[in-house]
Amino acid sequence: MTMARYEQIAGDLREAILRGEYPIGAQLPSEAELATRYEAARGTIRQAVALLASEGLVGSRQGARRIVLGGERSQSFAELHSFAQWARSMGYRASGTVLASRRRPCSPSEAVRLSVEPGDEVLTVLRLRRLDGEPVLVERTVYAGWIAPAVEKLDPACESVTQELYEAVGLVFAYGEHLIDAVAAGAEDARLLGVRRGSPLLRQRRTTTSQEGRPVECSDDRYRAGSVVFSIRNSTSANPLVRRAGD
Amino acid sequence: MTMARYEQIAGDLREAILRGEYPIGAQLPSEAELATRYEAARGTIRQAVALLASEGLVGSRQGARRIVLGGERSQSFAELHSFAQWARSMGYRASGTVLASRRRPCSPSEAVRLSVEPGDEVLTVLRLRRLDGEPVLVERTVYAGWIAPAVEKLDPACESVTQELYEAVGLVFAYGEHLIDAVAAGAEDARLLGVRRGSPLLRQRRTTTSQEGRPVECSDDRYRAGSVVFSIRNSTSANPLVRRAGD
DNA sequence: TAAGCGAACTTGTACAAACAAGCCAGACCT
DNA sequence: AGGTCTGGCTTGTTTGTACAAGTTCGCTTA
Repeated sequence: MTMARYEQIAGDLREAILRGEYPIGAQLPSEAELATRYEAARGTIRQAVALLASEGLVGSRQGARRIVLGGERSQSFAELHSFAQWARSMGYRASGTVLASRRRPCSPSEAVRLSVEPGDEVLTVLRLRRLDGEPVLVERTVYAGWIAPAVEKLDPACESVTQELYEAVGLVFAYGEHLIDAVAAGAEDARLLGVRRGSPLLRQRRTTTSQEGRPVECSDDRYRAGSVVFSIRNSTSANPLVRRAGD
Repeated sequence: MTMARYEQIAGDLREAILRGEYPIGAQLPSEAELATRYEAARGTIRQAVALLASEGLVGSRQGARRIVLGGERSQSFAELHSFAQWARSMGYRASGTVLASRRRPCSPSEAVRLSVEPGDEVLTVLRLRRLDGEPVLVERTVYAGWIAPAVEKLDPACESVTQELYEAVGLVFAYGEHLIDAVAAGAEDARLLGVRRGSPLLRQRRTTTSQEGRPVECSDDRYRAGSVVFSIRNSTSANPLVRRAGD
């Protein structure tokens, strides 16, 4: 596993920041100095610090030294996407169960989100996920028809759907869009999560896309309040977070 | 207002995508072709498309043409940060009222978040925000002591705190960290928002920092369910969204 | 003393060149 | 017909150079 030079340098600086060598508010060495230290061109150094900036770890303004903004490890796309991988990296034990799985023609809105023809067959799956045995998340996922056979072959108690799909058919989840809001627990949500009906849930509706840009699944995930928090860093130069009006 | 060449090119391509010239799933022209068309170096083109990629508009893999992922305008940092500016750009009429405002020594946890000494004086403000007259958001903000005088001078019915602070003291919000989850409405929340106690609210806890990296404010914002949704685009190469375990 | 100026430093933008690595389609072979 | 392979295309990485633009800080000057 060989990494690009700028990724190595970024990793080195990230560690130094997390280690406290450059505390929050402190200045990073200048690009020129880093270039000397790492024996790399300035362009390479710029790529490295740009990576850290995109993680929200450092900030910069023209003319002034770069400053350290935060100190906290950022997750990979895989860790965010895969509940199991995330749980494992956090030291939790994740489990899950498929409660229902069936094929049906898709609705017009699903057709748009999955870029398929209205009425095309899709696969809907209802999963309950647990952290250390505690039910935490209800997942209602709609898979595009072309991936349905691979999904149906999975073990119902399969831990990481993401990983199994990669190993089975080489599918890689590469892009995602997420809509986050709060909803009241419905009857089914309440029963599965063991909370009262109407109690608050954190809802994440997501659409995931393969490397080739083909939508694979869209999902309505509901977390029991207090079980997870989403965290986003942004800045004037990198603002991935958008606020939108509700339905 | 002169823009960098790569920003002009990015803007041009963004418009073309939003106009439907490059529909979702289509391929973008190659870097070489764009370089010829815009009479720019390949590096400049790469900066332009990197900008679009960071917005989640296009995706790329080594060896294959870039593909169009999404079509939708992304907001500026200011639009996300300032409730009033966001509302205006969406065509809503925003109003707000300061319900309480007082100075007090900060708690240990606030001291950490604002990078001040424990016990230093801070300013807490309780605001109710409305969209088209409907109460939508309860804001509980803690301002660092050094900015408190400027905040206290503001009109209690002031629409855009962000804009007023910029005009008054030249303060620019530049970096932010956001924690998003769901909570049940407390007694005060319920009364102010006109919902039942215990009903779901979308909570956004944020810390905002100035250009120089100095924390300015941290805030606990609670939206009535259904009024707003947060949206995030991410990918394997740019993942600003992080899932964390709840308290 | 305080305002103003300027020089040195630092990041931002742009161009050019070269090679590496991955993708794709058409040609070729079995 | 179907699989394989290769050559051309496209994006990724790295170096080097030059200038533009903003910040910082010490020095000069009123």
